Amino acid sequence: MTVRTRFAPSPTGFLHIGGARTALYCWLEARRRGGEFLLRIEDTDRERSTDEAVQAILDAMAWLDLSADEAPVYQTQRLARYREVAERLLAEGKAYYAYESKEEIDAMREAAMARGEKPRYNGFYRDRNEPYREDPNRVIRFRNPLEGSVVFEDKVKGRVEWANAELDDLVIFRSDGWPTYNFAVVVDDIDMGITEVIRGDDHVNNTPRQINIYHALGAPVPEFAHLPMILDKEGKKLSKRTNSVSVMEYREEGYLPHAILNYLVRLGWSHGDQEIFSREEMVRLFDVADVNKAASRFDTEKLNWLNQHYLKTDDPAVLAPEFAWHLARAGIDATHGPQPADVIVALRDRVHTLNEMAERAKIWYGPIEAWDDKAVAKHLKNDSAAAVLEAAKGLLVAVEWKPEPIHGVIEQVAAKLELGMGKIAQPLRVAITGTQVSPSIDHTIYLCGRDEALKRFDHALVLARG
RNA sequence: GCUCCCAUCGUCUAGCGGUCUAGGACACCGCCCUCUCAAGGCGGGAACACGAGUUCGAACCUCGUUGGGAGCGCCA
Repeated sequence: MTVRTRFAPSPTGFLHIGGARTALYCWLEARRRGGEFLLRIEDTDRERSTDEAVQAILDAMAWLDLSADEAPVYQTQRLARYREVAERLLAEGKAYYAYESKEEIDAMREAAMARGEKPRYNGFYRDRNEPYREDPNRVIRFRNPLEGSVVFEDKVKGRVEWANAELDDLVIFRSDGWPTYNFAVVVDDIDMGITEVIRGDDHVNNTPRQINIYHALGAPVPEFAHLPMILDKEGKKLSKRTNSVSVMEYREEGYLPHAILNYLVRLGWSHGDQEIFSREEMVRLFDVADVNKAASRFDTEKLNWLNQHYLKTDDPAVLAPEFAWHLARAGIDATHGPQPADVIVALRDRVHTLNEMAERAKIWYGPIEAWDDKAVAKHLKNDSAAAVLEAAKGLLVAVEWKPEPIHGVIEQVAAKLELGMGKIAQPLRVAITGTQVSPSIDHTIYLCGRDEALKRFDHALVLARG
C-alpha cells in the first residue's frame, strides 16, 4: 500500500513553527517511502477559522517548499459526508442522540471533579434510544466501548495502552450541525487513505477515542506517530509574547527556508553527528521512528548559525531574490547601486540573517546616514589620511572596477606612502561608510561604485583637512 | 484532582549492558590569523535528576522519588 501522510492545520492563525516541523516530518516520511503527502484544512470551527489564515498557511508551506501531492481538502466542504457516516453509526447503534444542555454538561463535569474523578459525560442518553427530535441541544454521541482497552504502537512513543473505562461517549456531531474534530479527523483520514498519522504530542490522548471510531466504522487503523512539543528557550510553551512563532515572521527576520527546515529536522531527530542536511539527505535519512520522545527547546542561536552557514555556502545568485525581497522591505531601491549577489558575498561572513544584511547594505545604496565622530577624529583627522585619500583617488580613477584590481591599488598606496594596511584601510573605510566597521576595504570600495566612491573621498578630504 | 507522557553538558543531541576517564554541534572562554568587524584554524570548561534493585558489569533494564509536560470541551 502506498504510504500517505497528511498535515492538517486549523486555519485560526499563521503557520506555527511547531506546525512547520510536523509538516516537514510528514513530508519527509512520505518522500522517503515513495508515498504521498497531503494537506487538509480543518476549518470546522467557523468561529475562529478565516480565509486569511488559510492563505497564510498555504503561503508559508509554499515558501518552505513543502508541497502537497494533491489539492488541499477542506472540511467545510465535506459536511454531507460526515452526516452520512454519522447516520450510519446511528443506524448501527454505534452512536446515539443526546439532549443535555451545555449547562447540564458543565454541572456534570464539576460534580465529577468534586468527587475526585475525571470530568466526563455520565452516559445518561446512552441506552435510552431517544429518537431524533428538533431540539437546540441535540448532539450525536459516540457509543464508546465500556470495557477493555485500546492499544496502539506509536512510532515515537512506543506501546500506548488506554483503558476504555477512562474514555467517555464523546460528541461527534455538535448541536450546530457540524462534526467535532475527533470524528471529522477519522472520517477524513479514512477517505483520504491516510496510512501514517503524524501529528503533535497534544493529540495522543485523542488517539484511543479515534481508534474506537475506526473500529466502529470497520476501517483499518493507520500507524500513529506523536511528535514531542517544541518549547521556548525557558522550557515553556512557545508563545507570541516571548518568541516568533509564525514561520513567516522568521522570513521577515531574515532566515532562509532551508535553514529553518534544517534546524527543525534536527530538533528532536538526529543522524549520528551530522548537523547539515540537504533536502535530499533529509529525505534519504529521516525516519519518524527515530524521532526522540522528549520535548525540545527552540534555540535561536543555533538557527542563526545554520542560517549563516547557508548564507556562506549557497550560491549568491540563488540567494539574491530572497535578499532582494529584504532590500525592498528595508526601503532600499536596488535598481541602482551594487548587484545584490555582490553584496551577499561581501556581507555573508558578518551577519546571521538577511534583514541584518539589508540593513548593512544601505551604505551602498544611499548616502552616508550617520558619521561616527570618533571614527572621523581618529582616522580622518590625522597626519596621513589626506595623503592616503589623494593617492587612492588618483589610482582609482582609472583602475578596472573589480575587487581584485582595487585591492592592488590599495597595496600600491601602502607601498608608495610606506604605511601599514591599518593606516590605509581605516581612513578609506571611514570615507566610504562613515564608520570604522565594514567588509574588507576592497569590497567596500568596489560596492560603492567608482563615481560614488570618488565623491565620498572628496567629501572625506574636506573633513580631513577641516 | 484524574489519566497519560517525558528526563545525558546552558541548548540540540550521540549512546541502544562492557569499546564511556560519556562523543559531536550551537553558545561561552582563550590563543592564532588579520585593514575594522566578522569568518576561519587550534585549544578549554561544561552533563548521565535522585534512590533502590537486576547483573560479574548499568547512561543504557526494573521499581520508586523528584522535577517537567500534555490531555480531561458541542476547540482543533
